[in-house]
Amino acid sequence: MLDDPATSGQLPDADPSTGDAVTPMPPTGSAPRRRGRPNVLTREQVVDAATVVANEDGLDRLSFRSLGARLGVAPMTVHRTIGGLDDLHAELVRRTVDEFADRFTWPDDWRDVVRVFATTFRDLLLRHPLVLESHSSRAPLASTESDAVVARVVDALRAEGLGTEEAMYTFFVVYDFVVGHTAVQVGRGDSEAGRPERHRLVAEMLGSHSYEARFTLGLDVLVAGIEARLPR
Amino acid sequence: MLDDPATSGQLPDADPSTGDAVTPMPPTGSAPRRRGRPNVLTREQVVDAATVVANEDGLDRLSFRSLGARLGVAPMTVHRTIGGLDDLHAELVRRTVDEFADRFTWPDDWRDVVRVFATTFRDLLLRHPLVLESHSSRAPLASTESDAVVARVVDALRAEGLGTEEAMYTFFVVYDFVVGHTAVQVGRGDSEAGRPERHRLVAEMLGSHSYEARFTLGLDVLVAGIEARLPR
DNA sequence: ACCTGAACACCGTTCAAGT
DNA sequence: ACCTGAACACCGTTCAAGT
Repeated sequence: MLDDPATSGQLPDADPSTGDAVTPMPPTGSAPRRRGRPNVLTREQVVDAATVVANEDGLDRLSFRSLGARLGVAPMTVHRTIGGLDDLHAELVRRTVDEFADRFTWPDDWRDVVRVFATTFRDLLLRHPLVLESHSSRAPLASTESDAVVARVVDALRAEGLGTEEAMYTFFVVYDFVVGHTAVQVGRGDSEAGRPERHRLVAEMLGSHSYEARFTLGLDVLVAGIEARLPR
Repeated sequence: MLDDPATSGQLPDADPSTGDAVTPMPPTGSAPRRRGRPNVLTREQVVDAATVVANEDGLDRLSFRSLGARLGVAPMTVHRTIGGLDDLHAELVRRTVDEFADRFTWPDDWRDVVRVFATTFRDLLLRHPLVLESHSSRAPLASTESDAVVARVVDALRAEGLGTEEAMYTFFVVYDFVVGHTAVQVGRGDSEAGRPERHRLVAEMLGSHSYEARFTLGLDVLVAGIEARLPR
């Protein structure tokens, strides 16, 4: 992790791989635009650096100014390379989600498919706050890769006799539950901080409370509910 | 709405109600601290103004500088009165949640209790983005008032034979689902913006999609799941 | 005591220069 | 062409001065 290639940009005046584009190369028209000569920065380098900053210093230390410093380049160069803050976030999310989407081994039983999806998705959101924050502004998940995951769960439900539309909405119940559960857990804050006069029952609830148990029971309820609604 | 008393602070040099505290009134020791003489601002005035700004100009226009301008007072006076940004948000959330908590009429059947809670809670979160953002950092909901709402739902579940702990976790499934559902809906963004090559099935899903139907079916699944797990 | 101007340490983004 | 310094329009918060 520490010798990640992305950290090389940290060097004060490192010459960032001018290796592969030597000729000026006039635009060939239809081809994907070749970069010009003094192009010091690629999108990928930016996203690499952003990943490192986000992991090492936290998401709130991530800015064009900090990225510029780390990459040895003017902040505005980073800005122009990636397009803007939203694009940077989108790129970061896409990368993380793609890694997540590649990690599945699907079981046979549809109940296990639902459970594996929910559990893995939960891990993703707990580990990557930015994905949680962007859960939404990019549709179900975000990428072409993750679409396959969604499709796999929906297919498992259709195989049990649900119509496409009902299977899709059923998937979304699980999806929405996981998003909400992790959002609440991540932002837990001062649950028991000496707030005045909480209701007796609620105080008791907050006392004996485990997010693990909460998630597990939630999943049980969802699976039971889905099962109860399957045809026949 | 437009002649809300809180907007009076908008006047350039309005003398903000010096009406009720005339005598210097030395601190009586144990009593809640009486405000000194030149106290130009109360917490309530700040929260009033903040509510107006948030509703009229949007949450992102809400700042100590903008509040100061509206109240005809230095930004730092607002800051010192309320304590800090987190306190301002907490106060705003508490007020909104309390209003919400007062609006319930509870049906008899436990299924309807769950549905009424979920539907009303959803309305609250959709209408008040700040509550959605703070859903978490303040525990289940936030206030003494809202504790009664939580307790009412949990009690309805206990009346069906669930133990306290299971009833509480069951409540949280509904809670988490609503939080997630609204979070996704609010941040929907560019769902169908020409992203490249989405999976066929997912594209189809995004086409015919209604958050209303998604919520309704979600609730159906939850209620069915809870019912399936009731004793006997 | 209470209020507040100025300063500190940040943001994203625009735009007109520099090479 | 590509890169970038300076400026614009903002933030929350600290702190020492003003009354």
